[in-house]
Order: sequence, then C-alpha cells, then structure tokens
Amino acid sequence: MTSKPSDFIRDIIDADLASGKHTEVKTRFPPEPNGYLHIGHAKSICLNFGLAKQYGGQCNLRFDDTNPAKEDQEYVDSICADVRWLGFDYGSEALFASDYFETFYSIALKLIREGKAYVCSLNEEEIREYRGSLKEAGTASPHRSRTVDENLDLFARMRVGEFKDGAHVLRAKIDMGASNMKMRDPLLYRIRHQSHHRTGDTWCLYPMYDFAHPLEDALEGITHSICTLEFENNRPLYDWVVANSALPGKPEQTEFARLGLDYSVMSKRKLFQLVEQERVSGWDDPRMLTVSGMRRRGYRPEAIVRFCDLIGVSKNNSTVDMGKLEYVVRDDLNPIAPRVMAVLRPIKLVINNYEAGKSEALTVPFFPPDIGKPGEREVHFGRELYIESTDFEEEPSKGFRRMAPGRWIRLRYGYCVRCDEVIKNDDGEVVEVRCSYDDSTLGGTSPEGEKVWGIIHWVNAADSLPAEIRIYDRLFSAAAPDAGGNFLDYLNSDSLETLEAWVEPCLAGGDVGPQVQFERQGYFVPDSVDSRPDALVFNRIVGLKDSWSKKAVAEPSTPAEKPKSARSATRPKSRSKAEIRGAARYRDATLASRFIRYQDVGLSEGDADVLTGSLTWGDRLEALNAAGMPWDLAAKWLLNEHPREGDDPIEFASDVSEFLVVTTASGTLITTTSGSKLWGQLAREPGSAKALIKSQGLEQVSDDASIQPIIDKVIADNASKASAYRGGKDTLMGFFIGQVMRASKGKANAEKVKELLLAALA
RNA sequence: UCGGGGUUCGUCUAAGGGCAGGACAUCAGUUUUUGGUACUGAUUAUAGAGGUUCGAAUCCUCUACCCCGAACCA
Repeated sequence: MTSKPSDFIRDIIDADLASGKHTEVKTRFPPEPNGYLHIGHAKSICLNFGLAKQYGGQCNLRFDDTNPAKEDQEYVDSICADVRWLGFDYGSEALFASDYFETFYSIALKLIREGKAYVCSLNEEEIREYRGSLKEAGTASPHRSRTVDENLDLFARMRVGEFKDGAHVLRAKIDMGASNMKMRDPLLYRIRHQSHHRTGDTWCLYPMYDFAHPLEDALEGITHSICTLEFENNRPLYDWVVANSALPGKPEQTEFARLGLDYSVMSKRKLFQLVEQERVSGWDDPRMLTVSGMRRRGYRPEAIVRFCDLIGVSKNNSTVDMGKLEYVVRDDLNPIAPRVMAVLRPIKLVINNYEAGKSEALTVPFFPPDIGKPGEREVHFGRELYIESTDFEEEPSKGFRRMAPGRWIRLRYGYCVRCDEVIKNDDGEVVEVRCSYDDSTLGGTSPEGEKVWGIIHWVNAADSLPAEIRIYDRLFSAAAPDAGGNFLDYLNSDSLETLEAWVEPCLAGGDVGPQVQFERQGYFVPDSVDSRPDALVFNRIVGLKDSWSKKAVAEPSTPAEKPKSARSATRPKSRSKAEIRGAARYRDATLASRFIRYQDVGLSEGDADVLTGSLTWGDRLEALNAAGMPWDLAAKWLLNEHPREGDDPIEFASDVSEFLVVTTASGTLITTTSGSKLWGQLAREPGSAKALIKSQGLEQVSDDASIQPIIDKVIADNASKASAYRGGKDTLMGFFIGQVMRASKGKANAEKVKELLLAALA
C-alpha cells in the first residue's frame, strides 16, 4: 500500500501545477449544517483533505450556511467533531459562509450597478413559468429592464425588511434563452424573515448557493473547488459569478461521482426520515452509515479512510459493494483487536468425569501467533461450561466439523471432550450436552487413537459474565432501496438481533479493546451509550468471514437488481446529431447538393452526411480537393485527423497544398504515425510540410539495414517476453512493434517492422 | 431549444494508439488450537455496429442504455 492514489482530479492538479496556473493547492469541504455527515461525505472529506495533505496545501472546513430555515448549531457541532474524528485537521477553526454575508451584499450591489443583476418581483410560480422548459427558451421577466437606481432602491429596501418573504428576489441578468437552465437569470438573493443560527436577525435577505458558493471559494483563495456530479450544470454559473465578482481568487470547479453503496440510502433527506420516524434509534444508530453511527458501531476512522482510498474517484455513476466496506473494517481490526471468547447462543456443556467444584486457571494469549502481539489473560476451566448452540448438531450435516454425539472436539485452549449424551427441553431443542474429557489432552495432544473434529470456543459457567449482544445486519433488504417506490418498504426487519450472551470476565474491566474479537464470531465493541460495567452491551462491528455458514446455507447470491429508470422516460428525447445534420441540409440547398455530390465522387453516405452538417466541413474538403487531393483521401484525413473546435474542423492555418505532402507522400516519405502528427501541426499553425519533415526528422525509415539492429536490440532487451511470444502469447506482437516504433521515434515503417519482427521471433 | 455527464471482470478502479493491470467478491489449495488471518492458484471485462491504423478500450461516425438539470434547496 505504498502506491499513491491517482485519479482524474489529481491529474488536473498535476497539470495546473506543471503549467504554473497554480503554485499551491487549496481545497475546501463545504457542508451545509442541516444534517449529520455520512460515509458519502467521508469520501469528499478524504478527497479534499487528502489533496491538501498530498500537495502540501490547505483544506478549509467551511459551512455553507445560507439557508436559515434548515440549519442548526447541533449539526455544526457534530460535523466538526466528525471531521476531527476522521483524523483531519482544518486549522484553528471552521469557516462560515455567513461571515461573508456583508461582502456578498456589496458584490450584489456591484452587479446591480453594472447592470448585471436586477430585482424581480414576479412570484415564485411566475418565475417558474417564465423560466421555460428543457425544450423551450424562457421569456424575460417584465422587471428585467428596471433601471439601476430602481434596482438599488428596491434591493436596499429588501435588506431592511420592508418586504415580505417572496415579494422580490435579486436575479442575475444572464440569458433567458440559455439551453442550460441554470443560466436563465438565476436567483441570487431571496427574502427570508428567519433567524439564522449564527447571524441571528441581522439579515432577512439570504444569498442562494449559486451566488454564495463561488464567492466563498474566491474569497478564501480556493484553487480547486471539488463537488459532486449534480453540480455540473451549475459550473457555467459558478464561472460567471467568479468572473463578475472582480475578486482576485479564480477557483475552478471539478465534479466527481458521489458515493453509492448497495443495501443503503445516502441522501440526507432519507437519513433524516429514518431518524424522524424512529426507524432507527438516532443519527448515531450503529446501522446508519453516518459517521457517528459508524463510530458507535465500532468502525475506526482508519478503516473509513482506507475505504475511501480503495474506491477511488471518478465520474462514473457507481454503486460500491457493501462487502468492500466490511472488508476494510475487518482488515483494520484483525491486527489490533484482542481475541476473547464469548458464547452468543449458549447451551450448557457438562463434563461428567470432571470433578465438581474444580477450577483450572488457563493462561491464554490475546493474539494468535500470526499477529505476533503480546498480551494474555486467565480463563477458568470447569465442569460446567457454555458452548455455542450452533457448534452442536445431533445429526451432523455433511461437512460439519464441530460437536456431535460420539465425536471428540477440542475446547479452545482446554481439553478435548466427547459428547456422550444430549438433553432436550419439551420443545425438542438441545439445551445441554453431557461429555467426558480426556485429561491428557490439555497441551494440544489428541486423545489416543481418536480423531478430533474441530475446535470450539466456550466460557466457564461459574464465572463468565452476562452481556447483551446486538447483532447488526444491513438496514435494507433490497440492493437498491431507493430505486423506485418508497425506500422505507425495503427496510430489513432483521437488521437488529439482540442476544443474551456469556462473555469472559476480562471484558468487565475495560482493560481490553474497546474493539475486540469474539473468537470465531466477529468483532465487537461495547456500546458507547448503553454499556455499563455491571451491564455489558456489545455491538457487533462486523462478522468474521465465514466460509462455513455460507456453504451450509447455500444462499443464492442476490445481485443488485437494476433499477428501472422512471426519470428518463419522462425526459423529452432530443434530436441526434444525425437528425440535426439532416435538418441543416433540409434548410440549406448548398448542403443538400454537396451531400449528393460527395456521394457521386465516391464518398460513403456516412462520410457525406457528416461532411454536410455545416458548411465548414465542406469548405475544408473543397479546399483540399481544389489543391489536388482526391476526394476520398481528403475526407479520410479531414474526418479522422483534423483538429476540431466543437463539432467543426478548425480553419487551415497552413497553405492547403502543404497537406498534400502529408497525404500523398504517406507510405513513401513519412509514416502514417508521423503523418497524423504533421497534419495536426499544419492545421494549427502555419508551416511548410517539407521543412517540418526535415526539421523534425520525420523521414521514414524502411530499409532492413536500419531497422534490423533496432529489432535485435528490442528482442535482446526483452528476452523473457520474446520467449513468451514464441510460447504462444501473440498479443505481445503489439508490444514489440511498439517498442521498435518508440526506439525509432515513430519513423520506422511499421509494416516493415512487423515483417522483420515476425521473422525474428519465428 | 434541449443541454450537460457517463458506460472496462459480479462490484470498484487502472491503462489515454503498442502486454487489458489491481482491489473486493467468488472458487480451489497450503498453513493454522479461530471454518479467522496469511500464502498460492483459478475464473471472469473494454455496451453494440461501422471506420481510420501495421496495431484501437483509447481517434472518427452511428446506435443503445444510465445519470443530472425547469426549489425563492445545497
């Protein structure tokens, strides 16, 4: 685990640092204090703070507290505590957007003076109507043309509380026809006569996220503002605000995919519902994937951070396997959790030939040899013990390696015993097993001539402690509870099982743990709220990997069922590029006639189609042809190699005839690899093909005498790969050609190289 | 007048014209006084179709599917 994480965001930062765009990295984690942090936030925290740490920068914890209606100090406190618990340092104190309210206001004033913002007095519903729809442009608000003075006056009166909520809003004057609806004169300020958890009643005017957030970033000198995918549409607006704020900071927003985990819900709204409807005991219910819930469950921050490293960062909409979280939790706990014994579902085991009242003290280690850690405690062996009811089967199933009538098994760290008799209750359930022991088996020797079927854990009936054990399972029974319908319908009714168990006495003092492993069961931690020295309560953090019960139950693995999208069906279908080109030809006779003509001169319908979506393509094509390039060749190079600006090929920077050298000479003067490179250069900046070939040494090398030595060297340098190739791994040919091409700086004739390589590796 | 993102083993994620790699999961084996751990091995992927190229997951075209956007939420 020495490899540094790498992802597209780090690539962007590396490039920014390399280009000198930035000399330092400053990020921020900007929660709204309206709920508790969950594991999805942890991903963002690890990313933002991790970036700051990796690049020697800084990461601010900043509360985006622009909506007093939902926010509360309770959340501020819990968020601060959670971030610190996760192990991240946000400096001396957290920052608050509300501290910048006065600055925001003055920037709004500036926008008004510059005619870039106006007070709109439409009501909420009217604003929505005027905004238009996904397929139709919006229409201008009747107040869009208010004078600067009028706006200034109204805005000032909005601030002093002259108007009721909703009477007026401040809007940016951008573009009501923008296809990105976020740019259709977005709201900047709304009136809210509501006290704010920090500013009290100082304001009745509150900024919107889209206005406040970029300003917060700019004010703090954030270089890389990282947020989740759903804000992609907001980015142009973010840039607009930064550009028009005249603030020196120039933050840039980059979006990544939020975390999705199967068998869980992640939205704050839904978590809030679970808490409010008391489906769980609170935000810190150990079944909740909130940071506080995971903490109470017994997860350590190291495991959560490790999980975030493991899942990576990308723009893919993804759902991570819950098993991955469980894996990191186990992996984190395995080397640090002392082993003790606890019997969760007890039945009594009585050893008939063991002296009543006798007790033997056994000193046993806290860790198995492979962990290699010191530490030991005493357990007492006696005539009456408890064992796990699941460790006994009267009629053992196939593969069962535990206790059954007549079988010898070892009691961990103790003696081997043989089950002689079974005692059942009225319901026919086994409540007690009677055994005999072999007093020569304590150190590890087996009873003379007998097979020992397995090792099971136990506790001494005389001095073990009662404890309540809470076994947690995933909160939802469906892989994608929020796929459709009400997610509450998919709550797992068995997500909490409470057991009355017996545990080793050493657990009472609190000297071990807090996280411990109950051998053969899982990892457990005393519940931080309910456990007391005289009334122990343990939470199961996570079970041990169990390859037996899985086999025994043969549970059909339930794959995460693909949620059927209801949303996409309601979205209007937009035209494809092909349809748009067709429409363009329908409107423009030149395009239409070109489409026919290009096919007449031998181009495929598909190529002709693309080349006649706009005049630009055809213009370039005609120019190449006029300079002497055959139609098909011109189309091929134009379509495949010519640099573009959006959907259209860029203007030729060089004389068109220069391109002839690239194409017609292909195969003789230069290789296609060099040709592609050269084409791009000529297209972008003026130049002479012949001069460039000369200056860059692009002349093709195709004589055996020049190539053979390179091939020999490459084969000699990669002897093991050569033999692998000869052994049948022929995908390696690409590797060899690549090596030779690289060694020749792309100048070798690839066909020739292949031919010679084939011969050399035969 | 719709726009913006996305699609690589079952899952997550690398490779950005040249060996499709890693992790989790699964299966098999070795070690083990935990059916744990550790170790070894195995299985499995470039959404589909066409094109460019000696060579395409990667470049071009088309198609399909998924996600996001019409809060005075963030």
